[in-house]
Amino acid sequence: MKRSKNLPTSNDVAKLAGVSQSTVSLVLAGKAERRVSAEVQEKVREATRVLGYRPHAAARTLRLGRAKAIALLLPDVVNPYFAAVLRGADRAARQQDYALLFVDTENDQNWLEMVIGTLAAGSVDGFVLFGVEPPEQSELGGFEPRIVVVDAPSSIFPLIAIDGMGGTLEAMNHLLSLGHRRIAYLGVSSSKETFRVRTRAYHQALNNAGINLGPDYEKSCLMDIDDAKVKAREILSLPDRPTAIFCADERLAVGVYKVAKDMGLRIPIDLSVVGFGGTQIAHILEPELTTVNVPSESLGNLAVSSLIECLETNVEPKSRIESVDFIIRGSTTTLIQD
Amino acid sequence: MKRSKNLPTSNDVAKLAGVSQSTVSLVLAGKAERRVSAEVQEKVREATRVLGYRPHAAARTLRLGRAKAIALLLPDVVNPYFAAVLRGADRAARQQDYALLFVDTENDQNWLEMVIGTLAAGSVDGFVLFGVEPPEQSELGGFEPRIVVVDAPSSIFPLIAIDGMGGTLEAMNHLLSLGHRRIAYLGVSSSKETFRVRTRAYHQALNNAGINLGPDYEKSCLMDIDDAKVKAREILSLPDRPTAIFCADERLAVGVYKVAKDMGLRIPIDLSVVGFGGTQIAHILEPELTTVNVPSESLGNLAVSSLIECLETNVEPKSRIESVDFIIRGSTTTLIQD
DNA sequence: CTGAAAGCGCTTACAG
DNA sequence: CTGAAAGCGCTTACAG
Repeated sequence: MKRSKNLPTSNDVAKLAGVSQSTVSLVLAGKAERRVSAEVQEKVREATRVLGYRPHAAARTLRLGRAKAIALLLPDVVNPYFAAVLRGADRAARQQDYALLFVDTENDQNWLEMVIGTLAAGSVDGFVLFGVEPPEQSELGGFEPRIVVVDAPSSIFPLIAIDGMGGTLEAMNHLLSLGHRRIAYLGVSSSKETFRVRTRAYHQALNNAGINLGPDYEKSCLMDIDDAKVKAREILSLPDRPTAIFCADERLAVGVYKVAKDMGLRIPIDLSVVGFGGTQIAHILEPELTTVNVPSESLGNLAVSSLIECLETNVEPKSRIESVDFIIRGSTTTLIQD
Repeated sequence: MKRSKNLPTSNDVAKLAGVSQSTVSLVLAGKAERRVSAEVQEKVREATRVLGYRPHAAARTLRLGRAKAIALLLPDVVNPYFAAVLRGADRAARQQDYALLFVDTENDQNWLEMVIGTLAAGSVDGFVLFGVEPPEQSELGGFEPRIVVVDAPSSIFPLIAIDGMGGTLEAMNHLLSLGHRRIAYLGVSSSKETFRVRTRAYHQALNNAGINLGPDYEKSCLMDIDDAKVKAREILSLPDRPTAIFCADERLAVGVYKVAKDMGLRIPIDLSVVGFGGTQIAHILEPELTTVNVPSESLGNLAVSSLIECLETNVEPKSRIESVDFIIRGSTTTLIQD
């Protein structure tokens, strides 16, 4: 009833090479330089090759107290935005020779704490929480796992923030400079700070321009095309129809495109549309979407790299704020006065 | 220079509860029923709670020879098709209380063998290879990791196949029954069997219908919108323009839509388009795409569940073939004779 | 009903 | 230049 697979151990290698087990360890750890003769080293390497030996990860972790593994927590992999984050994270982890544990929280905060607690005990050395709100210090009970938080508020962990305020303002100023005044807002009904910021920026941009639209011009919906269609139809059916609409996420823009088509509104001539995200969706839509481009893949890479650096050097990374690009494509144009 | 985090151990719990370390283990493993008194059990649980103790994963893995973790290997997470696979896999793993290690091979076969070798040594108990060709037995050197392969050929591992042949034939028959004869094929330039099958099915469907088109009607391209546009333009510029086109992947259909629009061809009136995949892309496109729908999320779930069952019962899952749906949407219509 | 002990496979300080 | 030994934290057969 022991291990079903019969992996070779360093002991097997030692026997085959005719040396002690500690010598095997030394050689394979590269700490043999002026301690083990070249011939013996070669014998050890040869035996290692013959047996296909690899050090047992759990044993090494137990001994070293480090797993060389980290966990990435995301709210929703099916969103292409987060899939790109994952790609960047995976690349960074592999490059530094760390294993990457994947957890999709599916926006469930309860999972989160359990998962962190469980994994922190010997499975991983640290966590990246990307778009996932970290638990309170107190709920972590004493021990402090290494955590890097991206795009979520936290007073206790190092933070990589995304300049959603700046991006949204730039998008709004673009629309304003094209002459638009009735600019609607299609937001995400989520309490997450990242979405609230976009809403605030929208208000601020209108205020700065001295524009006062009623609440009818602002709707929020689930992150889902069908719900976006419902809300978009309400907005576009307003008596004083908006001439432009800012979507807090590119998936919502899809709903807007569909409703516009359905209502016979041409984008961008009758309606300018701006999105937020930086996913493939912006390229798939026709005309291609003017959007706030968040470098999600680089952010995934950066977050993992920071975490690993923190793990290796033991110095906490400093918080930073990452800027976003605003990219003008075919979905926005000058207001045509009628 | 020991462990930086000070996780409590079962020894700490034992001391606090005033019992031996083995008693703590017994209680927490649920094997204490008629071995430890109820009072002692409660004391142990209380101490566990107070300290926030969790068994150390690496220690347990070392002792038990099982990591309660599996690895999922995918060729490309950024493809929404595989993102859905990942969601299904993640759910299955979490439900069974397994950790999920994520590896994006990015279609690099060299990574593959290294990664499997490394992870098999104590990091994970098994692998799901989804759309990734498994290494040869010989290259695994002696030891046999538990592997479930999805949608890739393998003579030695249990297989979950996808009925790409059936799906493609159904799509082709749909087009044929709508009266189309000049049906072009936009394929993926990859040597993967999953794509070759689609090409074969295309040929077979034409043969069965007694149609003989020249090689000009068949192009392959990279999995990328820009290259798809180039090839789509060549196809749609043919003197006898095809009236329908089968795309071996939904991303390629995006390129076809763009070129069609550019050339003033209306979908589906001037050109019927069929895709393959079952991703969000089919819904984003306008008109929505008629497509071969592969249940990627369920397949991810199924693959992980099979693997875990195999791990727990030690009986190898039997290979199976999963059928796909064909879904008719707005991108195909009856051939308009001109 | 409870505890002492072995051992999973590794790394590393220590002895020779 | 090489080996014997301790110990990471756990589970489980064994002794009492």
